[in-house]
Order: sequence, then structure tokens, then C-alpha cells
Amino acid sequence: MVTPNREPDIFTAISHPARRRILDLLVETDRSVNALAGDFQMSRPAVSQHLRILLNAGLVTERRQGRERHYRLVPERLAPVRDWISHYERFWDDRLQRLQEHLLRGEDL
Amino acid sequence: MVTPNREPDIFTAISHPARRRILDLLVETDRSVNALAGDFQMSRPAVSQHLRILLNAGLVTERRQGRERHYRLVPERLAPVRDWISHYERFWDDRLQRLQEHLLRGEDL
DNA sequence: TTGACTCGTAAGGAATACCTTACCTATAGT
DNA sequence: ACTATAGGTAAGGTATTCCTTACGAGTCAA
Repeated sequence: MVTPNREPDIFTAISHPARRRILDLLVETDRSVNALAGDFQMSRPAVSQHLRILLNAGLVTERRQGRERHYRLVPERLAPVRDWISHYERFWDDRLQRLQEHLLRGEDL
Repeated sequence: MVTPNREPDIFTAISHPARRRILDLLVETDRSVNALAGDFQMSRPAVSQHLRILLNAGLVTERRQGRERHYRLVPERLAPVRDWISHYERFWDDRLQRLQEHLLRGEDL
């Protein structure tokens, strides 16, 4: 075997709609697995597997409370996505784009 | 078969590092396939296949010029990513966070 | 202790992803 | 017409993804 370390990629973790939805649900508050699974058609083990992917990516943490496990969002881990997409901001932010064009024209502000 | 339409998902399209890199390269200027493939280890057909995925997702357009095909970025198509990630902005933007806490305290500005 | 409940994990299968090499068409230059 | 270049596509192999059902471990309550 060659593969030494398959570091979990954030972009891969958020590529599945169900996992993005899980993160969205966790924005409001922590949730147990069953509380999350209630929002999905898929089986509870499937949700568990998605949670494990998010956990491996560091996007959520797990806190055991009795027989429940509560998952909490770790929003800082979304930074790579935020940073990457920010490189494209000038294309859709009209104000910034006008500012940039202004600056490129070499005029003073 | 059941699957009627597999609409291409933007998040899936950007989940692969090579495809994000292609988009990054296209920020500067349009590029031909060979000009792009020069930046990768993988074979040119592999790059072509990644380009087709980006094309199907609407993230790039193709313009034929002689025997070359130039690919151009369509940054507006990244809007779903921008919109989704923007829901998490308050977690990492200190200024917005302070503003929000301020508002949540019910104080006037 | 017995039973119900929460949840993870194993096993397995179907579909998809992602690479390779081989080959094809189209265009350009001589 | 011939040759080289640009690049799409087919075929095929391997790995990964994503679901299912079955089962097991830990917790709680009677």
C-alpha cells in the first residue's frame, strides 16, 4: 500500500447535499442523531455515516450525553471554502467591481 | 430506469482539487486545453474530462478558435457556493458578530 | 434483570468517480 | 495531398461513494 494519509477534504465533505443540510441544521443549535435523522428520508445509519464524514473533516464535534450524542457545528473549519470563494468576489460584487475598475483607471478616489 | 434528470451540482463540480485549480487558472484569462493541461500531472484527456464536468455545470464556456478550444470562467455560476457559505459569515466575521450581539441585546444603534 | 432506546459499525451491493491508453475528427501549414 | 497539432471520446480498470439491513454496545427506567 502506498497511500500514507488521506487527509479529509472540506470540499469533499460539503459536496453532498445531505451533509450541507446537516450543517445548516446545526447552525441553530446542537442536535442529537435522531433529531437530525428526522429531517431526512434516508435511514438513521446513513445519517450516522454522513456525520462521521463531517466529524473526520472537523466540521462538527461530538458530545455524549447519556445515550444521546449531540453534534455541534465547528464553523471555523469552513474557512477553506470561504477563502477560496472570496477570490471570486470581485466578479459578482458590483460595488467592489466598480471600485476596482475605478482604481484600474488610475484615478484618485 | 427511473432517474429522469441528473442536474449537475456546483458543489460536486468544485469538490475535486483539479477542477478548483482549473477555475483558479481561468480567473486570470481564458486558456486552451493544452495551456491548462501543462499545469497538471495528469493526462490531457483527464483534463478534458474535468473540463466537461465544469462545462456541464455551467462554470465555464467553450469558444472554438481554429483548432484550439478556449475555456472561459463563468463566475456567476459560483453563486450557490457564495450564498451557502454566506450563511456562516457571522461565525467568523468579528465585526458582524459584534453587531449581531449588539442587536440581540436589544439596544439601539 | 429485563426491555426499550440511542447510536455506531459491519457487510454487501449498485452506482459513480477518476484515471489510463487507444483512437477519432478537425484544423493548419507545407 | 500529406503531416503535425489540438482536443474530444470510447473502453476499461480500480477505487470510492452512498445507500441498505443486521447486529452489537452502552444507557435508562421499571
